[in-house]
Amino acid sequence: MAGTAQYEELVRQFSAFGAVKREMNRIMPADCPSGSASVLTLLGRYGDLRMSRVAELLSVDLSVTSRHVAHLAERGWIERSPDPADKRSRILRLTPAGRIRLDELFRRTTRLLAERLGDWSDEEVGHLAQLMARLRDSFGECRTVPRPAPPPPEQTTRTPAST
Amino acid sequence: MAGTAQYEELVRQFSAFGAVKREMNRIMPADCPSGSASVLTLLGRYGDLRMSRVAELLSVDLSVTSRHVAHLAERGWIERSPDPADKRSRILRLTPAGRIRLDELFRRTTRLLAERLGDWSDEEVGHLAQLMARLRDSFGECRTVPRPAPPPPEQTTRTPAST
DNA sequence: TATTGTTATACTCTATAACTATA
DNA sequence: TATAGTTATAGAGTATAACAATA
Repeated sequence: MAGTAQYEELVRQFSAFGAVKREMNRIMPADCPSGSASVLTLLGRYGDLRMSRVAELLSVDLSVTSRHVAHLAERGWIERSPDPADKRSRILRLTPAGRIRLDELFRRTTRLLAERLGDWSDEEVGHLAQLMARLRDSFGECRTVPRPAPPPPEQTTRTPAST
Repeated sequence: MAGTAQYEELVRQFSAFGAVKREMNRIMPADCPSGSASVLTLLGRYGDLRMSRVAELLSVDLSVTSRHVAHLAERGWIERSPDPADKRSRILRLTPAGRIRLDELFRRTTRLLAERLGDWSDEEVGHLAQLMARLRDSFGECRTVPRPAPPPPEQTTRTPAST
């Protein structure tokens, strides 16, 4: 249990993080802003997903997901197929063009991080990622959905649709 | 120097951080959204500041700062006095009402963090704050200076003046 | 001519609410 | 009645560009 002075410092760092995020956004191509990119990333990692699952993983409203997904589908980067098990649902899947796009985005972000974090040790990067993951868990528990349902850390390139 | 797999994981965590930020924003009072609050926080920490200095510390454009500052000044939380040394500048200062407001905001954020991070150790909180501070430094170094794209070294003729 | 700050405009992300179609 | 998804609307944050005043 930490003291208020530490919390204050943490809040300051949270606020300062905005600058990092903006710089990440700036390197995104105009036709694939960060919101859409995050959906693409999720599909690349977890395989086929339903809209509602994407919204849950991103911790955003379903309406937000819907917009980003429509954006991606218009450009042919993802495909929305009806779910045979539930006709209300739609299954999202990366297309080959989407995977190419995703790889390209990945190269951009990796290059930027390599530039900026060139003097960070492997351990430091891992530690930051780990603490931020825990932070998200600590915040997510009460907000997202009753079940965080941690996805298996498998190879995820071709995970078959759950269900 | 970390590998691309670690960078990929870090990018994912950066994206997930949005959920934390949104929850922090949600607890802000309607008349003092996060953008304005960050200006207030800066003044509480550093004392009197010039507009341009605030913009620099927040890593946002001066026009953005101008809007947030106007918002705060309208509500009597800060005061803009002319800088006697440079009549173009304005010095920002927290008013007593502004300090009260700031304390109240501080209580809100502290309470939220105490709820969410109740099971974090003092050391973990400190470590996260430290790593995020370093992250900001790593990103900030190349950005604070407002010319990412160096203009042509020549300046004898003014090409863009066409109309 | 360069810098400080203001304002107008536009774009992205987000949530809420109303709506359709399924369950 | 409840859930999955779409769409319209509104609010916040930000950047760019044009502008005013001063250095």
